[in-house]
Amino acid sequence: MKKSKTRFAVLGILSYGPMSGYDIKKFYGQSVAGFWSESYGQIYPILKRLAEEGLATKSVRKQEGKPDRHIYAITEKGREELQHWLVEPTGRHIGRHEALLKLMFGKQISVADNIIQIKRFRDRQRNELKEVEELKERFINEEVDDPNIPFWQLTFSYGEHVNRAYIEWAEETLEALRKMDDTASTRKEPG
Amino acid sequence: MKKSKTRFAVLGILSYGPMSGYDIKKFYGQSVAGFWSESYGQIYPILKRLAEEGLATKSVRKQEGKPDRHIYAITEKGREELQHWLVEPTGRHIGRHEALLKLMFGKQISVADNIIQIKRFRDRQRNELKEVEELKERFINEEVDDPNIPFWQLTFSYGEHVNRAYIEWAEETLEALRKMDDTASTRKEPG
DNA sequence: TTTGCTATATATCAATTAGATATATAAATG
DNA sequence: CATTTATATATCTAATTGATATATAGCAAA
Repeated sequence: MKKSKTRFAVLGILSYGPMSGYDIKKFYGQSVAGFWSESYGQIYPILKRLAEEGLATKSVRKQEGKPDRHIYAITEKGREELQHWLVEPTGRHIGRHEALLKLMFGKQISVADNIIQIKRFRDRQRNELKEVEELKERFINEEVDDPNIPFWQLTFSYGEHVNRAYIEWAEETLEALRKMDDTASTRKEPG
Repeated sequence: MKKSKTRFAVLGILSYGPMSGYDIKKFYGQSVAGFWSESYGQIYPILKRLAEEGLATKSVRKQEGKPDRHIYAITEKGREELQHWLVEPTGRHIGRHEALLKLMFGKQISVADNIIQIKRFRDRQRNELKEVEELKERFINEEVDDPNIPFWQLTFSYGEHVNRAYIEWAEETLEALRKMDDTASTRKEPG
């Protein structure tokens, strides 16, 4: 049987404090977007199940004009299950990196088209690096006060290292592609 | 509607030459394991569909004692569809990095346990780096002859860059954790 | 020698994950 | 005044993962 990681991603976020499904989705779409994401399609059913299993408790806060907020809080049992998972060995991670997959078949298109793709990749990672650096600054400047900050800083540092590696690799790859004559590729440029 | 990347991962491999589902699975479990993977559960149905849609042709090679080999070859139409996909802009890639997710909740366990986890991560990436370097060497030494080699080398280089970044980050993270006193974590070590 | 592991091969299935959409309101922006 | 963005919960299809079933052969260890 496959084991859901989302279950623990949700439980983990609840360890920060009581939250709604909407809050959780927002969280995984912002600061940690570089290495994790979640969808509503999983968050809501899992919150329901966590409550059923006694790993979280649910309370409803009414709001005027807006839908009620369904707030979930982690229980002691939930925290224990989370801690158990946290010390378990972690399986190997295989990201599906579409840009790399495409490069593997680079011979099927022109060198110029390959260069366009790698440039897109580099620019995207430059943006992500900038975002991570801004995030890191924001937390250094003590605008946020949370006991989890030391660990978040480690994940920001991860984002910096990895994005820098991506960008360096992309620059080197662009150099290599520029030196590649078009005999390397199937499709020649017109002219 | 979601668009399958496996479809193009399969079509792409077939651009290298005729292959069976088993061959394709083997390929994605070896050289490119660092940034892509595929499962039988998708490969076989997709091969079937590619043949139905005229993007690949199927031929059966009988073997004694072993199951028949179902060999698929890409068609001109298939190659065109592949090329079309290759020049399309690539969506953002969000790897789900379990080790990083766990670190986010590091406050829930002891500093010592966090260190164990990061060491596991570092050691795994050291192994992967070694594997990529060996692979790269093997292709430099001309033991393999294939017109796609220049592009494969670029992906090996990617593996080197990224794994080195992972390892460097892990070393820095271990340093930071060692300096962290246990007030940072919820669970203290006994003793 | 027989048990277990690895490799060759195709195929299917359940559980998990991704991504889009439906519904409904308020606030901000142009 | 219209459009976009944010707040919120909820559901659905399609894609993906990971395990397992089936069957044969070769190899090594117990």
